[in-house]
Amino acid sequence: MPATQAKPTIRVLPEPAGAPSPLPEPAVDQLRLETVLGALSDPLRLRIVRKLLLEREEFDHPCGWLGLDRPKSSLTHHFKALREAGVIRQRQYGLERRSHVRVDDLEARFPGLIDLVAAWTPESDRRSPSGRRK
Amino acid sequence: MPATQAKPTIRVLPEPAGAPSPLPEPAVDQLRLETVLGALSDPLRLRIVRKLLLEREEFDHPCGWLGLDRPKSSLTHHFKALREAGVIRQRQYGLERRSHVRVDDLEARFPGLIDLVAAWTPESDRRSPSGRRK
DNA sequence: ACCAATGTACGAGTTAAGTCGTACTTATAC
DNA sequence: GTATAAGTACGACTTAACTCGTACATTGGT
Repeated sequence: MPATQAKPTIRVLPEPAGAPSPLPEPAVDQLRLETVLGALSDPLRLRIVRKLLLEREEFDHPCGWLGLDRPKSSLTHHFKALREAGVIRQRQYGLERRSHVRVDDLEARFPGLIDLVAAWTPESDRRSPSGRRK
Repeated sequence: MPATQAKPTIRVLPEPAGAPSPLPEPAVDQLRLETVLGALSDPLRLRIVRKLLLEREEFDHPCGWLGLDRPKSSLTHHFKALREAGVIRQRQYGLERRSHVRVDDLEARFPGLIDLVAAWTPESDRRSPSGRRK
């Protein structure tokens, strides 16, 4: 009975004591602006990051929590792109892989960038002419 | 909350009287964050914008002024990408097509973004993926 | 008129990125 | 043990982007 690790009942952002180590990611001083901007130039990823930013409580969120209607393999692709660009950090908790935005790191290297993402509005932010198309 | 206060007739640089009208570009309220970030996710374009930002005097700069060692058709491609994303404005002066960054427009819609570009250091592209030599 | 210079348009080849289905791994529950 | 659920890995397909050569247009000068 390995009591090594407690039941992973949701973890907080400030790195908890027994948390698994994050998946491979670039260090803070390795973050590159062009890479981060490229990772954020996709609408779906922008939506992911924004949701992680705005609706974070104090814990990380599993992949399915976001309620995205894409196949799982697509989500894996985008989460990996975000993590490898240094935008999010991911940890494995049992079956789930939970993510959160690397707010402090991004703010240290690219101050103000996170605010832009948080202020982004998914579709055109114009108050559209009530006619919803499609 | 964004946009739609007044018609933003912002003028960036002191325009010479009789200046040609700009080439087709998105209006201020049509700028999309994902598009702008995508335009800035290329190292060469980042270098172009940064140089236009830092070494601007009071006038626009022609394409060849930047001293980029790429074929002209490649430069046309990138300048067009920047203009269509709303990052730069271009005007035709005789033979030359001069460009400048839409500082006020970008600052109004994405405050702080320009500072990130200006602070970017190009030497961090060690394995420049798109910067192939010939 | 001609020529040189600035830059575009078009096209083709190449590369990267997004799309997703399927098979697989792992952890938990039964 | 089996079953289920979360997510990855891999591959194939599609789409977009980058790269550049060449041909063409325009302007200014001679």
